[in-house]
Amino acid sequence: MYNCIMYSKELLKGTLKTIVLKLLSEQEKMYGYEITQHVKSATDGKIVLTEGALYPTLHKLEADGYVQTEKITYGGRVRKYYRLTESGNEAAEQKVNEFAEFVQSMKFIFNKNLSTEL
Amino acid sequence: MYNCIMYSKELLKGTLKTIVLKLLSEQEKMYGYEITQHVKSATDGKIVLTEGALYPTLHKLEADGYVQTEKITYGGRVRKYYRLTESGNEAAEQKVNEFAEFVQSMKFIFNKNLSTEL
DNA sequence: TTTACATACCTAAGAAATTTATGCATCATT
DNA sequence: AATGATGCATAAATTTCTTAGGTATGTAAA
Repeated sequence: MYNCIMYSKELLKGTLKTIVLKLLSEQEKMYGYEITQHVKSATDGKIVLTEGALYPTLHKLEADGYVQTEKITYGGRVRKYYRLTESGNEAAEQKVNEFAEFVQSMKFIFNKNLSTEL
Repeated sequence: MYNCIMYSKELLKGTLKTIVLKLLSEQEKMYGYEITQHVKSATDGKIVLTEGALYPTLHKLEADGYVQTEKITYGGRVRKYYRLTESGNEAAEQKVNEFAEFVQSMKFIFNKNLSTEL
């Protein structure tokens, strides 16, 4: 994969699982490549997920029972779709809450107006 | 050091330097232990910096020329105060902007599907 | 008085998450 | 036929942090 300019790669650390779970909680099902493209376009290229991070994360979510997979051939290529399980849905909600709380805490540290509305 | 409950330790990854620089940009000078206590109290114990992460980070900031140090004995104990340099001040501003931008990007990721769904 | 806890610094081994670098394959475009 | 986009995957190296120690002083309680 080919990297766009990302201002703060380090900040992304620890948020990948949150991003994936949240997207799956809204999309019903998505495949890996679709996730990378969605994130890239939604952030105007500011956040670019690397495949080396994304795929192992997806596999771990499956191993943990948070997602179920389904392979579908489309246009001659195989897509591996991921769909949240019930526990995956709970995990998604929890992760997003944690992130919101974290941003809130940062705001307290910074004494500044970082909006925490997600 | 003694650890409080932290909901999302992973989220802290990548933000430590940002936190330290921002605090130093507001406080003029601080010492390591003071930083840990400030963060802990400002976040109600939700974010607790570990010394094993903080001190190496402070040393790196010094090596990079972002801070200057000064040892002051107070109450029988030696405190090592850290103070931002000029380039440290610029770095602080940049880091905070990056974080704000990152949070903004997360919001876009989390909302965009709702609006682009149809 | 000695035990415990807070203050104050530090480092090193290991774990965890990610980047970087690959590899494979199909389809569309030039 | 070559390149880029689509689509999956893994492995080594790197970064960043946790865990687990170490040293030392001051203070309050048992």
